[in-house]
Amino acid sequence: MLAKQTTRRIIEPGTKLMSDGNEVTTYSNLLSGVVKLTKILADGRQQIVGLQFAPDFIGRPFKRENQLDAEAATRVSVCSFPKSVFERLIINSPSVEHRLHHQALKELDEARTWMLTLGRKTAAEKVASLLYYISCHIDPERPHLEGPVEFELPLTRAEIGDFLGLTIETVSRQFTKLRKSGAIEIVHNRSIKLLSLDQIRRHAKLDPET
Amino acid sequence: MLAKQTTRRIIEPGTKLMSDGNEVTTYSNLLSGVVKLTKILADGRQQIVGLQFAPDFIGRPFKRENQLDAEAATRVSVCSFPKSVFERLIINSPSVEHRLHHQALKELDEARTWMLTLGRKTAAEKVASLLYYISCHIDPERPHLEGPVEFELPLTRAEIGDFLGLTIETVSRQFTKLRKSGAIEIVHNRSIKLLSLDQIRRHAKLDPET
DNA sequence: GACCGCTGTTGATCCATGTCAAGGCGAAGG
DNA sequence: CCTTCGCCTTGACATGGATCAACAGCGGTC
Repeated sequence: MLAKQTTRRIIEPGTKLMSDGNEVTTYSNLLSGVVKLTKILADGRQQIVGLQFAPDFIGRPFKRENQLDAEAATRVSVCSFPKSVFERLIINSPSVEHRLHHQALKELDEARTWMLTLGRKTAAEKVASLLYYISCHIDPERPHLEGPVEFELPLTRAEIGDFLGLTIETVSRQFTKLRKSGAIEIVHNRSIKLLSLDQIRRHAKLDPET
Repeated sequence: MLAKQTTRRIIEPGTKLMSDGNEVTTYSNLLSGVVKLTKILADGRQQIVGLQFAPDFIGRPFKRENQLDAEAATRVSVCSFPKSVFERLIINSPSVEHRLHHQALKELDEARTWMLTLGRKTAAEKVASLLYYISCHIDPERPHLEGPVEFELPLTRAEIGDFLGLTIETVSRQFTKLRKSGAIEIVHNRSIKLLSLDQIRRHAKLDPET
């Protein structure tokens, strides 16, 4: 549908899809990879306010200007289309709006969960929470089973700090702590193995279900 | 419209409108007052993840269970209706869904702004940010002018702490600090006067516009 | 009008995390 | 092979905010 006006692109890590303060001109669907959404204070302090995984929709509907940056965290493949196409699509099809509404609510739930994490959890709990979150989203295929999970972190230590409101050093120390406690194995910097999901959940102060 | 199946109620501060883990049974529109949305960890640590002001819609569409508590922070007046009415309404009218979608996106923007505040701002900046935010929403009438604004805080010091990820004591100290710096006047505990919006914005590290 | 209980303030001390500094490791490039 | 650079780790020390403790103001209420 509307194939002519959509373009598929591969985007390298670090490339911006949207910039804070710029006019919204295109929307995208994320086909693979991870995109990070960030906010920056005038003095440079930075906060990641969300991660998007395939097959998320990227862009802020109904707004002239973006309020955040979207940047590829890994190599990413997206399908983009101009604002005009988006607007025609959504006017003609309530089911598209319904789908976007659903995603907005899902992201709202997530953002609020992160507010709890940022405001009330310790550094160790924050790192465990992020590891668990990523492990749940990184691989759309994998069912939610117990047992060890291994995956490649889509974020550097600095980005993890910017997500969790911590410094690089604190993040690094919490990784070593989790490793020494036997909850995770650091296969090689970005490549992490969660030895027991249940244990990670306990470290993250998450309920058994979540 | 549908007047028969909606009920108007006055709710006293501290009364719950929704509870985490409970099934969603009713939705409401907030007519006046302030409602706080909170999340709680198993060990009692608490985080306010949003405030709702008139005329916000309250409730999580399309979900069986609530993931947070909604509680009247002030005396509140709401107009409630059962889930079944809500579902009929939204199926028959795309414009209702559109309105809710808009609000969800607005709340998402706000939640992400709070993530930046929680993760990266200092205690003083947090308190100033909250005062500015409340001053902008507490009175739907007041235009966004400069000059002093006086209003009644809808939250106790403890609740402010739960919003900003701080303790009561730190909140209190930041109030005295802001008072001594001449940015605010504490008329009487809950009754605050912002002497200069511009100065508050600077304390909050907000851009001149926001 | 004395006694409570609740909310808020203030001071003294402590500690989790930030800051500063050094060094390790692997990849890229001469 | 050696150098450089980016990313990560570790140690020593500093500090913002938490914790603990005391007390003030201010309705209720008996």
